[in-house]
Amino acid sequence: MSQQPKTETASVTPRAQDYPQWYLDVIKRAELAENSAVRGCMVIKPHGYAIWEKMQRELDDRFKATGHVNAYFPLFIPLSFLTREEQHAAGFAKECAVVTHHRLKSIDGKVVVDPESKLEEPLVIRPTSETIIWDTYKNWIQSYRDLPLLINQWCNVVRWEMRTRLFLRTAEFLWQEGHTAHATEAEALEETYRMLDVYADFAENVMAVPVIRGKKTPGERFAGALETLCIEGMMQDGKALQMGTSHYLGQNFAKSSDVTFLNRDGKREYVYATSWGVSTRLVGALIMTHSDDNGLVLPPKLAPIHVVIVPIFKNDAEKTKVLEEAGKVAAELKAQGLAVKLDDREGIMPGAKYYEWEAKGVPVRIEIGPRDLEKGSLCIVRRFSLIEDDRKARKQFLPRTEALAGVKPLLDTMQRELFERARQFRDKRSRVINTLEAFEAYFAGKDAGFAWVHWAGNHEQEDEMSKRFETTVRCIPLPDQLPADARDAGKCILTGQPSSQRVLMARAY
RNA sequence: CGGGACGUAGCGCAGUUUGGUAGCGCGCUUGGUUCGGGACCAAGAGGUCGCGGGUUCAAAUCCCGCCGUCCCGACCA
Repeated sequence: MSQQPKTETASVTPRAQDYPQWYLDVIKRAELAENSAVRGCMVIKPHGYAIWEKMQRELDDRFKATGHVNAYFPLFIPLSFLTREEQHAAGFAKECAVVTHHRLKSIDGKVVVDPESKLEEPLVIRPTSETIIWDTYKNWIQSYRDLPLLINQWCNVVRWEMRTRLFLRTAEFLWQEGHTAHATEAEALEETYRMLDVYADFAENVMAVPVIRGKKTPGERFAGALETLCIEGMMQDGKALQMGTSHYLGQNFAKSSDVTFLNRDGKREYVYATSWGVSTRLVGALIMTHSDDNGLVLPPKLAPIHVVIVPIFKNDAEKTKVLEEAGKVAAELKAQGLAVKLDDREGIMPGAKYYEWEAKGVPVRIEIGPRDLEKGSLCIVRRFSLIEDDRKARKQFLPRTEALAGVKPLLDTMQRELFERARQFRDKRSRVINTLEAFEAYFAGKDAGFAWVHWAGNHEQEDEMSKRFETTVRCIPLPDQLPADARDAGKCILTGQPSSQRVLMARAY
């Protein structure tokens, strides 16, 4: 293990300028992931992967509940498949890893790619699977009775990014991608919105990250989509992070892969498509939304370990008694369905264990020592409190029975408070803005965040805003997502043209 | 691919200006004392100084070439 940086008191909000380094420190200290020997790729360590597994389970349950099933499609996409849909191919062209040979050869003791083994057609490592999946669906769909087709796949994809950052942007990442086929446009649109709601529900109720649901502007749409819906969260430096997307693809992919069906009237029609996905980027969102200077903070619903027990003793006699009690407490909590870790490692100071488990984000710690045995009490310490920097406020000694019965309610409370804290932070860092001057001043300041502005600009004008202020239109929010004071009509902040609804502008990851 | 920095023990670094026995902190091993918020003492193990060539009695250090990593730009879940 590497050197542990010694931090003083915890501050809930790290300073924005320290943000990249702070983010990497949290990941390192929590042992979530590290850069690999392969350029741009990430090694997800056991603790980081455990969090991803919990995310997968929660998401998968929701996919199943909405009628979807899982399947698996190939990693390799023939180049000709990828280029069938023109916009799609253009959108991903600059970041494709391509397999061109299938054999190595030893020449003069050196192993090299065998030039004789060139593939007839290059294979692209999937940056996303629309094209290979729609080529497959062609054979699966004949009649309206085959629809809707509701399939999800869990897999890895590769996008050859120039600059990468752990979890947020890596050359290879893990994700799920849903690909559905429908008989009508209305049904496909309904699916697109339904899955956006699934993502929003997951983000808010499991990750405890409040999100804005909205549509992307045409320039920010997924390559090949008619409409891209997204959820946007705010990180602790005020920047926006796109946390999930749901696309309405119309008949674009059905046409390019020739997927048709006979409707009830016996007429041949192209099917209507959707696709939607979230990735390991969500782990990055989790880190950047909740963590503090002591390390990772996890919402209880995603914590691989709910409770860590740290026994405290001075001699063998105390050790025996304390460990016996610790074992009992662990067993009783496990019987409640909680994930419990008894940290009985020897030769490590209890304080060192506290820091280690806090860095890893374990929500609740129970300390058991001789004094607790005497008094029949337990020392319960929560990972965070809404009272900032107050270590005492996080810690309480409770009678044993009361303490054990209180852990689950405490976890529920923490889950709720974590969401509430994030929501209040976001709202505090959001502002309704009406003039370009006010906009400029807001984003020149240290408390910049979300700006609710009227916008009627085109693609070029969006670029202009991006160049001048580093801001982009994150989304055109769904009407019910607008704050109460942002529901007016007005004039575009740049062009002065009339606008019926405000959009969300911010700097973004 | 353009601009900048850096490659020395598992991790973080000093040493390079001015060439002369390979160093420090953390971590690791062993023994002892400790243990309610990051312990201390003692003894140890661990190196092709990124790679290749050159200069020199002598190169981590100077020169040439290559490779790699990180940061800043264009791309992006």
